[in-house]
Amino acid sequence: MTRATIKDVSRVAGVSIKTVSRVLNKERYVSDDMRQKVEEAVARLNYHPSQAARTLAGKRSFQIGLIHDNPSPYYIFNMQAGVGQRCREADFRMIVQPCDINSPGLVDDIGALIDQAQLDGIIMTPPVTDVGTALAELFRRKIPVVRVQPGTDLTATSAVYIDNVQAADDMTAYLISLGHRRIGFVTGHGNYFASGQRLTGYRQALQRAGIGFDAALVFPGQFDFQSGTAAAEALLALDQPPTAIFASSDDMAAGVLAAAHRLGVAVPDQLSVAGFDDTDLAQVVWPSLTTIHQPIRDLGYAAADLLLEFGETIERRQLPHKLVVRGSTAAPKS
Amino acid sequence: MTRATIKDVSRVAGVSIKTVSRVLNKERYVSDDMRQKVEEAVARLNYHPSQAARTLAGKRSFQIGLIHDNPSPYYIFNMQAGVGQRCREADFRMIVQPCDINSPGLVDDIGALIDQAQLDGIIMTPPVTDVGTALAELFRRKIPVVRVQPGTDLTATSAVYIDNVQAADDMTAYLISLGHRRIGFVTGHGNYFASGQRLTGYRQALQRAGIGFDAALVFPGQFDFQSGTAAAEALLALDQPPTAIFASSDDMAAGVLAAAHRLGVAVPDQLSVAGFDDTDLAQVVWPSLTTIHQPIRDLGYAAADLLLEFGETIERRQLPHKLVVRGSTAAPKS
DNA sequence: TTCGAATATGACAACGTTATCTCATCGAGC
DNA sequence: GCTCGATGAGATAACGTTGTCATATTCGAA
Repeated sequence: MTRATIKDVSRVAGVSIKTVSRVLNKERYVSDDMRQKVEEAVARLNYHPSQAARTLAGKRSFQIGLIHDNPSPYYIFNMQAGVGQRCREADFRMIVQPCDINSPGLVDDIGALIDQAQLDGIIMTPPVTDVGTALAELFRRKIPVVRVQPGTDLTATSAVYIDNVQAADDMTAYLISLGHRRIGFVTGHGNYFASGQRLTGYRQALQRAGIGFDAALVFPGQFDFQSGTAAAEALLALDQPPTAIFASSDDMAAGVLAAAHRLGVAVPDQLSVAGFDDTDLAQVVWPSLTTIHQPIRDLGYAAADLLLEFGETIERRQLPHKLVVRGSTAAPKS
Repeated sequence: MTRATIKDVSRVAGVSIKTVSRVLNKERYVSDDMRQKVEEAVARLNYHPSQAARTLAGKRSFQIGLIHDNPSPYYIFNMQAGVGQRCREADFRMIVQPCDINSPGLVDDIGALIDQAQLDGIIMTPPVTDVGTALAELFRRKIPVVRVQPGTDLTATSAVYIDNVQAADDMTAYLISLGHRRIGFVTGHGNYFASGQRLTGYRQALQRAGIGFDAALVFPGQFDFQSGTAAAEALLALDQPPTAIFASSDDMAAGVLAAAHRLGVAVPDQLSVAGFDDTDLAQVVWPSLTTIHQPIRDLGYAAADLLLEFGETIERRQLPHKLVVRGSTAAPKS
């Protein structure tokens, strides 16, 4: 017993091959009578169309690519979950392609992927979003692209994103509202545009509250645990150490926590710590992290949605973030 | 300018289409002369074969599926990285398919995936590995299968795994060697065969050391953070609380840590805590976790390797685990 | 020298769909 | 009653590869 083909279906249903194809592709001009006969035959034979044949014969492949160069399991997992969910709803398949933005073969690899799989569209996550040569290649091929949280050429492609400036502003304002005046800030990796945006939000909230910006309180991080540890060690060693540290990722916030524990600094009594992302990590460290919830899964879903609904038409969608207060922040003890 | 086809390549190289195909597929009986001409043409035209056409015309699709129902981002990320790596080396593509082992449509979904994509093979991770109906469907289709850490029908398919019994034994023996006599154990989720194996290893080490097994020290967990917290609360409330707790996942160990912090129990001075898996988490909590390193990425790589190298031939491969000592364990203070 | 096997290449059908074109039917408007 | 557009259905040609078979050449052994 070999796989059922469209021919088998047409024979069982007693209609032409093309009519079966019409039903499968939900085309117009099919009578209810025919549609029903075909659907019955499809169910009876447990028929599933060959993706390869569809791709070869048609103009679409029902496949989209997700291109990323992101070392965070949590980010990738949720992004895939969101994109995958939307793909399943549309009977599309998601092809995941990790890459290395520093590799000279990056552009060729992306081109090869598109050629081989005949992708109908591409979703990119930072920092791949901002690699000019890769973007140019995609434009050359005129393939629909949706970028997640792009930093450059904002209007060049469809995009989904959150308001990083506002989010960092929210968190900083929250810390200020608790009574903190000296708030340390750990920036993210320079490759990510969001890093700068979060710093901007931090400064914006300080300024609004009439608190002067102190460059000594800003530590350059890389989004990872080590950076957080290093930042905490540096910031807590200052003559006038901060009473709160806002790290622009949860990993870095965890690093701050670890350093504080090691130095015997009580959190949140002696030091408040805030993160950004609301990864699983935030609820698994102690004390659990006050952080900004970034709806990564929803971003993925929205990205796929834009791709499937609008194709080449450029569309933008901003998703809401949320301040999540947990155990790592409190009012400073005077 | 449209995509280059094999026809274009054959024209540029001045050979037949079939010869180009031979070179591309590394078939025998091609002269160096021909091979070189074809390779030059391929490079010049930046030609990439259409996967769809290859699948349709040939017997192989150059695609394998990775089927999982696992909520751990870390596990999935690394498994994908390993499988993906091996696929890239062989110019195969990996299709990732999350699923729900409790869904009645599970078998149909897997069947549909195989039909539509004409997969050349399937890799499954626990707990999907042990769903009898799904396995039966795969056998029916005679598709090569590799299972990661299967629990049932061990010899029915190729498999890669670690020795969970020995690993848990190692950890327990290590804790005993530190001087611990009352060692709590938190089991994993019942759906996973590894859960039982780890408990066996724990008991085995106790017995060898002449320490009686005390059922009160074993707490049933689910592999997640909450379980760990609940376990620690229950175990530490015993009349004779343990001096060490061995949780069979890092997430649960993190839960134990959090509960200990909350209860004011110092780790490792008053309580040693050990995990299992060595996920990123292990180095990000405080104190960092003593745990068993499970080479998830390597397991993925090996699984794909077995699939690509041996196909239907059943082959098994055991990978080494490793005890990693970090800050969460110490000798008990008498 | 001759023959068979191994090597090297090509012609052409086949894979399972969708696209395009053709044809038939049915109502509505003149 | 006739024409025209909308609707419904099918025949047939792609799509870009690989599989199969045919054919030519080369090499080694009898």
